Order: sequence, then C-alpha cells, then structure tokens
Amino acid sequence: MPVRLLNTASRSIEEFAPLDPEGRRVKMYTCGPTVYNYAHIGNFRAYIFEDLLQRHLEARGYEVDRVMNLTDVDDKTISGCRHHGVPLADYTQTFKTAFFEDIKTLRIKPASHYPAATAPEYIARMIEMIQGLEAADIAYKAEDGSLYFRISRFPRYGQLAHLNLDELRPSGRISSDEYEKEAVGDFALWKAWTPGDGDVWWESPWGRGRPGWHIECSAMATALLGPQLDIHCGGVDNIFPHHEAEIAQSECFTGKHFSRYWLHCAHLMVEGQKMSKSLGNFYTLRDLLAKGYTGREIRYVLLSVHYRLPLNFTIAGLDAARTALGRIDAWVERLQTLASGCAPAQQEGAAQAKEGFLQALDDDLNISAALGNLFDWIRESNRAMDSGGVSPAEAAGTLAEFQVLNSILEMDAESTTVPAAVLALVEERQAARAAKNWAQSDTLRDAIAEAGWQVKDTKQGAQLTRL
RNA sequence: GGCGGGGUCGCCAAGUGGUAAGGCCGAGCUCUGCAAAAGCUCUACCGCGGGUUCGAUUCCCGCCCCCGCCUCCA
Repeated sequence: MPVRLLNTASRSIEEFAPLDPEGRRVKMYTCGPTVYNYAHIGNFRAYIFEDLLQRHLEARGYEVDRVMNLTDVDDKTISGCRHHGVPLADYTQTFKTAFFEDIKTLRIKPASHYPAATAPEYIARMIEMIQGLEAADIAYKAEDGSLYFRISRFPRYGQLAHLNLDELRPSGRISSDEYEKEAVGDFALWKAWTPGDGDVWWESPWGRGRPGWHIECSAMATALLGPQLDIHCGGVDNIFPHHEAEIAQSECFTGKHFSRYWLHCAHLMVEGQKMSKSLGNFYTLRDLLAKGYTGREIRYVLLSVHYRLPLNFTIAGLDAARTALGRIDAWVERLQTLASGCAPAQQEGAAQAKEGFLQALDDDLNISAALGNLFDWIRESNRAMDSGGVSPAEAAGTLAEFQVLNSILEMDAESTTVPAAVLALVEERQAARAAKNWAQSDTLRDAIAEAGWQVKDTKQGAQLTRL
C-alpha cells in the first residue's frame, strides 16, 4: 500500500510517488531554524514531524535526500549580534552549535545538508536568481535600492494559502518603510543596506545589502536539490507568505513546478495556551532537560500527536510519556533476557503487528493508530510470555520486528551506566534475599534508592531503573 | 471580514452509517517475602439543536466554543 499524505497544495490526501524515475530517491526540503536564539519546542515539533516523515519513507524503501537550511541572516540575527556587539557569524554560531546538540538529544536524524544562508555560494546563488528575475522584469528596484518581487507577474501567488489577495485585510503589520513598493504584497528579494545593519552586508549588482528571507530558501533548495522538489515541509505559519514567495521566485526563475507535495505541521500550545514568553510557558529544549526530562521523553510527546493537529504540550504529558516509555522498556528488556542472543525465528504475529504499525503511518502518518498497534502488540506479547509459551528464538524474532518500528520511533532507553557502588549494593541485596534476610534486603533497597536507583525483582532477576 | 484546523472517558488521543483503538491516571484481582514490574477485569452514549436514514458520534443544515494564518512567527 502506498504512502498517502495530505498535500496542502491540493488540500487532499494524495498517494506519494517521487519524481525519480526509479521511484526511490526523494528530494525533501525542510525550513530550518533562524539561529538568533535557542530553538523552542514548537520548532522541534516541526523537526520531529519531518523526522518521522523521513524515517517512515525510509522504512518503506525510499532514499531521502533532505536539506534543512539555517537562516543565519535576517532582522533578528542582525539585531541580536548588534545588541551583543559581536560579529554576526560569532553570534549565530552559538545557536547553530546549540541547534545541532538539540536535534541529537531529540534523536532527529541529521539531514543530508544544512546550508547556511550566508555561505558565499548561496549568497551568489541568491544574487543570480534575483538577476534572473530582474531580467524578466519580475523583480524591480525601488527607490531605497531594495529589490522587490512584483507579484502581479505571478498570478498564482496566493494559491497555496487559498488567499484572495484582493481581499487581504490591512493588518497594520506592514512597516511604513516599505512604502517604496509598487504593491503592498510585493516582497523583498534583496534589502539595501541601512545603518541598522551595521557591518552586515554583501556586495551585489544593486549595491551593498542582504538577501530577503524568502529568496534564501529558494536559492538553497534549488542549488542542492535542483529545480524540482518532491516534498517541502514547514510549519503552517510558513504557508503564507514564505512558501508562497518561494514558489513564486523559484518557478519564475527555473520555469519548473517547484515542489510536488507541501506538508505543514500544526502549532503546539503549552498547558492549553499559546506558548509565549509573557505567559511563562515558553520552553526551549534546554529548559525541559533542566527539569529532568530526557530527550526521548520529549521526543515521544512531540511525536505522539498527529502532525496536523494542534498539540497541547504539558508537563503531565511528559510524565505520562515517561511511564509509557517505561512500559516499552520493560517489554524490550524482558524479550532481550528471554532471547539471550538466540537466532531469531520468524514470528507471524510480530510481523503482522509491525505491518499494522507501518500501514497506520502510510495513512498520512497516523502515529496515534500506529502507537495503538504497538501497545496492543506489547500486551499480547507480554501475555504470551506470562504463560511461558515463548521460546528464546521467538523472543528474538519479536525483537527483530520491533527493531523495524524502532528505526522510526528511536525509543531505545537512554544508555545508563550503573555506578559500581550501586551494583555492589544490588549484589549484596541479592545475597540477603537468597538468605531470606528481608530486613537487610529492604535496608539495601533503601540505600540503592538513596543512590538514585530503583531495584525491581523480576522473574528474570533484579533490574535497575533510574529514579 | 476572508481562509484553515479543532471540540470523543479526569488528562492525551484513534476511529467508524449499525451501538466507541491505544496511552496516562484511578479501582479490584493474580503473581510477589514486601515493593515494583507484568497480566487480567472495570471506567465514555462522542460540543448543542434540527434533518436524512431502519439506524449517526460518523452524512447534511444551523448554532456555540477553542486555536491558527491574513506579508518576513515551526
């Protein structure tokens, strides 16, 4: 069964097929972070959705070539570096580094390319594209020296967002310094230098300046993936104007249909409210790690709600995720102990469970149904083990099928190193238990808890989990 | 005002024209020296009002509420 995805462009579920004649390689572009600050969990929700999409496509045999850009020059990065009195590159490097640490913590599979907007080859590409647009009389230079895209030359502008541009309500957000534009909807391709930019500028045929945000993505996407993408992802807020502008620029320059599938991820709320700094519910990944939650717990929460639904991120949800993950861990550990390195035997039930999981994801990444399948499977498997009807080879076979799911979920327990002192206490306690010295055993359990570990006496022996 | 997404058990959340997956929490039981884990069992008439239908949570109409976008916010 093919993968089906909701294409924002058509507003309908479509069967996915890449442009690649062999039907294998998928070109995917995902809007990345603006590195002016630490990314927040709303950003990561989008990146995790994209990770799920990539991993599922790979599980279905596709080869995904993914680009995620880094916006390292824009109004916010410039004001940030000037405020701190450091060069732009130094300022953004801090947050680039943090971003890569964060995606690793969240187990997000790295993209194939992370182009930065300020890299000379991409600045050159942006200038090349703008020149092409100017030659076609689509871009024009305004009085302030900036270049704008004339949207009247691209009638389909607004189609992705289903916006009728004649009915746009004045929002008051159009800054007054853009009065030079011919039409209010025209957007900047190249911004002429102003004193507020300080030493941030590049030479161009139009004088010193810097690229507009939209052209950055068009340039990096087409430079790395060619004129036509299979999938372009981003947050819903990017549909208009950002993705609309990307389409206009790219298609006017290349003459080709830019992206075949557009996928957009809904926003998240925190504790039922819009995340905002003023409400005190604004979380970066680091904030949550500082509260003691782990990357995989946060990953689970961000992953477990369908990408097109608003996700209500709560601390209670993180706690629930911790328990649910513990259940998966316990099951996996139990299977591993039982399998003990035995060669896997074909497991019909496990294979069916795995297929049910993948088929749920085929359906526009229905992760809730997929996880429902997983937990059903876990219960059935536990039940079978309880009744003693599972051989080591069968346990190994079950684990092998689970690994396929896990290549998508990446839910392995954090590797924990148990301190030697704690291990010694556990051994001592095992001896006390063997001698039926329960008082001593309980004292030792308390001591182990003091050290931060919980010991559980399972049928397979003592197990330790972090408290 | 325009466009779009939602309202399903205390919380999170699938799904279907024929009487509702799963996770968390809670209760009871089994197992266990105890605890934990695991297993079993229990807990919803699906925002409101109409309509279509033998039958609607699922289709249609109206209404209420929440959220997002409407020119550089994932």
